[in-house]
Amino acid sequence: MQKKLVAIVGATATGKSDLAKAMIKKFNGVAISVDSRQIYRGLDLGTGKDKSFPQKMIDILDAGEKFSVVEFQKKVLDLIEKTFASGKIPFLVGGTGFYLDSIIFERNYPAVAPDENLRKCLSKLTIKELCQKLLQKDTDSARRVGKNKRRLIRALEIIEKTGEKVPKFYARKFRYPTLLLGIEVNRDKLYQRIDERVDERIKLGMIKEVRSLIERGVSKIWLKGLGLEYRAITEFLEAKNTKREMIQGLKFDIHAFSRRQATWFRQYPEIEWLELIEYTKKDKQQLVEKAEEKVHDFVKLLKDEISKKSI
RNA sequence: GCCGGGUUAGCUCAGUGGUAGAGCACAUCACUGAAAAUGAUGGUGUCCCCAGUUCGAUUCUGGGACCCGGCA
Repeated sequence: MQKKLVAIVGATATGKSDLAKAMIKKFNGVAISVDSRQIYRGLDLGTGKDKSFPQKMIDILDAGEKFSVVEFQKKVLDLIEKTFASGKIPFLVGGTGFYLDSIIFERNYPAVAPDENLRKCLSKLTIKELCQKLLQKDTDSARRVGKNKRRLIRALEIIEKTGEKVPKFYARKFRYPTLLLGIEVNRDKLYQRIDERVDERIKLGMIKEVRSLIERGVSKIWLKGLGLEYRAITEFLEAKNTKREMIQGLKFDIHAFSRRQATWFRQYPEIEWLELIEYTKKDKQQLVEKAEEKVHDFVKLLKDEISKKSI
């Protein structure tokens, strides 16, 4: 069995899950979620989790636990190998570009585990001070990192632990033959869909979900660190603003998030973009058909290559 | 009808006698163990209309329109 990978990417609310659901059915695939927030149990409405079909990498941690790309990478690479062994195709689905990179490309992250104490200590310094500190030790990475406090701290953490400069690896070598399918939706329509979805989920009890997490003892700081729904609602529950303001602010935040995702995915020239014109059953079905074609061609192409080689 | 207050960016509003700003929105970019995180960058305008004063008015004066209060 030839190793091959399909990834379904796109901004939030473009319909990745629906497409994945149809694809794994059609191709007898295994869906693997690439979503940094759906890995947590109990974060359902706020993450838009779809439990109507089997997905790996969902509900694997308790709320409040720490996680990182490296752990994600380890788990998913293992899962992928198992999937290959069973003769199936893994379908990666999700919008966390950073995590996706760790799987589709050969990436090795610096072997320096996060050190909370060191981070806490460094975060007391101002950005200016951190910049100067990094500049002294590693001008290249200082230039790359800019004024981003988190990344300044991480760079210093690596230098501190390894005693060496931050390694750079911009290699973009695919780990396996990979088909990247991207779903594209017109901006205005996407924003509209995002807004509708927020309203729907509020009605379904998204605020209650967050409240009960807090009641169960999940840290508010941790919840706010998740961003978007969990941050907005936690702050609302702390009575920082009105419900109306919270909802509008959340919608804007998700718009911005979807833009950041779009920026991320634009990095990949290999993506085969499929456009969803309208959020109608008909257009969604058409999207599924187009995607099926692409996957079909991809699988066939690989088989042809193998048979050529064996001749 | 009278008396106040207002009219400036898509929204909420600051401001100045030398044609303008903030926050949000919007747009672009970055991203090497926090990534739904964290940052960087950018454009936006008949300054309500008409006339007057002035070298020059968005700013001052007069008139008008519209909005919001209060009193009738």
